[in-house]
Amino acid sequence: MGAGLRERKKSATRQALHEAAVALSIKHGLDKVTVEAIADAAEVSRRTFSNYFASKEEALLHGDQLRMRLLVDAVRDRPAAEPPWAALTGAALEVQQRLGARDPRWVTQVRMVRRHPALAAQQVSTYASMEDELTAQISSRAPWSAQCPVRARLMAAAFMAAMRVAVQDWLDRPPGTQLADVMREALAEMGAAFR
Amino acid sequence: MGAGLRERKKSATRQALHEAAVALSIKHGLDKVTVEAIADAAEVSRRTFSNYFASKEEALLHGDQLRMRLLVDAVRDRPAAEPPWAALTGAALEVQQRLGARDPRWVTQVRMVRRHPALAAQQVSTYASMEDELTAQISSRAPWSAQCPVRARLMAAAFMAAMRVAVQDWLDRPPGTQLADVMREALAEMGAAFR
DNA sequence: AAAAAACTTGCTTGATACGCAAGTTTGCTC
DNA sequence: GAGCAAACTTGCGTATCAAGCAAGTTTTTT
Repeated sequence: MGAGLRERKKSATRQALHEAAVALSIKHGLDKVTVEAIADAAEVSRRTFSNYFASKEEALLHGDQLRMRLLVDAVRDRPAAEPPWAALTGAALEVQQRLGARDPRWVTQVRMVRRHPALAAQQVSTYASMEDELTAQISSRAPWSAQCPVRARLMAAAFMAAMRVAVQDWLDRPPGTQLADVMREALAEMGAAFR
Repeated sequence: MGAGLRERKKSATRQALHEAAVALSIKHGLDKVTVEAIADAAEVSRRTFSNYFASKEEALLHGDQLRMRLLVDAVRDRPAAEPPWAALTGAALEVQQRLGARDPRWVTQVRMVRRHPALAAQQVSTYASMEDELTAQISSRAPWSAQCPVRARLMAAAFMAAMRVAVQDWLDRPPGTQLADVMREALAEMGAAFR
């Protein structure tokens, strides 16, 4: 690991807080969990929690944050010749396949987001900052981005919206339905605007 | 004003709190304003504020909430024969034209949303509940909504995203640019997916 | 090994939401 | 128009939370 001990300890602490938040929320329900309880479970002080996350919602959705970062990186690694929407779709499916089925707690988290408006709000905040990065990625691929800069942002917003709808819809599908299939479908429909 | 005195007083109080929140936020900046100050300015107790709004952010964005309600109603009042996306676009432009240029404080509010993540999060919460109503409206217009229920939700999400991007983009345009024009443009691009 | 930088922690302050139980206003009926 | 019930306002108390500050500790750097 290139990073020093300090950096490793920091991400360990952050991860521990995140996992404590997830575990406690699953066990007792989000609103029965206090920041103090999370800090205790992660073996740090209440104050240290605040050094890492601004709220328990943020701690809970740290996983989503990482997931989104992976997605942005995946888009970056797509072949440069690929048109923007295809790159977005490809990256999304790739990331989904890589760690989609491997984390059973993620589904629980997603369900929680639907029941708690505070979580949804938090989620959108993190998504919003990703939107800027995605917009930049799209611009660098699209020949038309010089003439119409708003188009790239529009595409990023549409992509995020389609992803969100796909995940939410998937929760109501019969068990066994592949999220990747629902995503592919939603992205294809939305993508009609950008081809 | 068919409602009784009680109802009228309630919306007067709500409006007074909202306007106090806007005025104080413009004057001192959002984070220098406390709920107590807002309540004082509106001549009600600190506790009463909490009976109306869950936070100062919610009070501040009450105008947006009303605006969105108008939009949903405008969609409802569109000719039944009009296809969904055309109804959405028409309603948006209609509402924009009706009260767009008339409220100078609204622009200040929108700029504030961009600077304060807490406001953005709040805004998304209110938008999310509108998305459900818009989805219902769309479904009732679309012949295909029976086969593909997710498509209506996708359209609603795309519509909201396009509106949001249009407003944000408009803020960076040279002064004098008509918001309606930017909106029309964004909605047209996005709409390509749904025709 | 010593100096510097970064991190943790307890303490404190300022704010906030919300339950509860009065007191007050409004709506409705006779 | 008198009175009752429901709805609303208010003050109080409790629990929760973010953030500044300063002292102590760990890691990095020189």
